[in-house]
Amino acid sequence: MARRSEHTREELTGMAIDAGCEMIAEKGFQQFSARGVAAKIGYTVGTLYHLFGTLDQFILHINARTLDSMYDEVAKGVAKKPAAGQLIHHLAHGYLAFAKKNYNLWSALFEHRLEDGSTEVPDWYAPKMTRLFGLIEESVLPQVKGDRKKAARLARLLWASVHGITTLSLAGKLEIVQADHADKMIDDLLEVTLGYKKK
Amino acid sequence: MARRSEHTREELTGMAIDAGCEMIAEKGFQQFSARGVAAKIGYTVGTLYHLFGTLDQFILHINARTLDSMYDEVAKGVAKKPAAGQLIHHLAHGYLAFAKKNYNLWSALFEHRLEDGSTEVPDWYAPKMTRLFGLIEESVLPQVKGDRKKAARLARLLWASVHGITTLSLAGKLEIVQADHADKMIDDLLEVTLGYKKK
DNA sequence: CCATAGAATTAAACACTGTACAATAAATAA
DNA sequence: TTATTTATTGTACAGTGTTTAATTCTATGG
Repeated sequence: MARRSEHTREELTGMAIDAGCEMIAEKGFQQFSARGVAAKIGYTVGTLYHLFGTLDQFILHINARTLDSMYDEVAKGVAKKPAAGQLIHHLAHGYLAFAKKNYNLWSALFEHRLEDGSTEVPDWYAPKMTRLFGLIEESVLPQVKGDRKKAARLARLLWASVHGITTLSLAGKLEIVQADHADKMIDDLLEVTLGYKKK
Repeated sequence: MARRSEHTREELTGMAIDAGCEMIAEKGFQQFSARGVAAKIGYTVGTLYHLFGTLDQFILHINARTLDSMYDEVAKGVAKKPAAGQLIHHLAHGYLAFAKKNYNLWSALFEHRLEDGSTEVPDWYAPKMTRLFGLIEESVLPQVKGDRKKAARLARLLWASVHGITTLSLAGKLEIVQADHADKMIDDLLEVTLGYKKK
C-alpha cells in the first residue's frame, strides 16, 4: 500500500521499460498491456501510471529505447565504410536487418499512434530520430558534392523509400506479388537512385 | 431474439460494412468497435459475429471496400494519360491523394494486423491488391521497353517507395525533419528513378 | 392449418483492456 | 515525536472482443 523503497524511482522506470520491451518483443505490440508489464515487475498498474503519467508516455519511452538500439546497431560499422556507396548501402541494409531481427519492437515504433490531436512528440524524443536521420544525411553528402540541402532531400527520399520497402515486405503485404527479397529491392533502389551497381 | 426479416442477409452485410467504413472514416481505426457498428445499424454484436464469423473477417471486408474505391479513384483518369511519364505520375500522386483524403480508411489497411500466424489473406481479397498493382505494372511497361519481368520489379520498387513516402509524411513522422511536402518527394523519386523531370 | 425443424437475434456472461481515485503505509521533515 | 509528503495498492468504472444459451421468428412438411 505504500512506499516500498526496494527500488529507486530510476530503477523502477528502468525495470518497467525493460519489461515493456521484452513483452513487445515476445508477444507483439497488440498483446502489450500495462497490467502485463506491472505483473512482470511485481508491481501494480497504478505504479506505472505514477511513473509515466499516461500509457502513451510509457510506450514512448519503450520506443525511444528501440530507436537507441537501432542507432547503435546501424552506426556500429559506419567508421569502417568510408566509401560513399558502401556507407549508404550499409545504412539501408542495416535498417532492414534491424527491422527484420526486431520486428515486433520496430513495428511498435509505427503501430503506436498518439491520441487524437496531440501529434506532438516530447522534446526529448525528437533528437533520437534526428540523429538517426543525420547519419543518412552524412552518408549521402558526397553523392551531392557537399550540398547539404540536396543531401537532406535525398536522405529523406531514401529513408522513406527504404522504410516503405521494409514495411511492406515484413508485413507480408508484398507477398501477394512475390517480392519477399527486400534486400534485392533496396539494391535496386540505390542503384537507380544513386546511379551505381553494388560491388 | 430471432429473425426479423427486415433485411436480407446481403442487405445486412452491406449495412454493416457501410457503417464500419463510416465509423473508421470518422473516428479512426483505433476507435472502431464491433459494438459501435452494431448500434449504428440497430443490431447487436452477436449479429455481426453471425454474419462475418470473426471481427478480422469483418475488417477485411471493410478494407476490401477501401481497396475498391482506391482502385476506382486511381484508375479513373488512366485512359486519358497515354504518355508513360504522365501515367505513372498520375498513379503515384493519385495514391497519395487518396491516402490524404481518406486517411483513416487508408491507414486501416495497414493498421489491421491479422491474428498470430494466420498471415494468409482470404482468396477473394488478394485480387483486389493485384489488380491495383497491375495498374502500376502497366504504367511502367514502356519505361522498360515491354520487359514484363523488369516492369514487375520496377513497379514493386516504385509502389513500396511511394507507400513509404505516404506513410511517413501522413503519420507526421517526417515532420521532425520538415518534409511535409510529400508530392514534391514523389516527383523527386520519379525523376531520379525514371530519369525525367515532371512537365 | 398447424406442428416442427431450422436459422436469426438477443441478452448475458467472461476475461480482458485503460484509467481514475480514495485509502493506506512508509519515508522524510519539523 | 508529530506532521507532511509520497509511493503503492485495491477497487471501481466503462469499455473491449468473444462465446453461448435462450429465445422468437420464418419456412417447411404433413
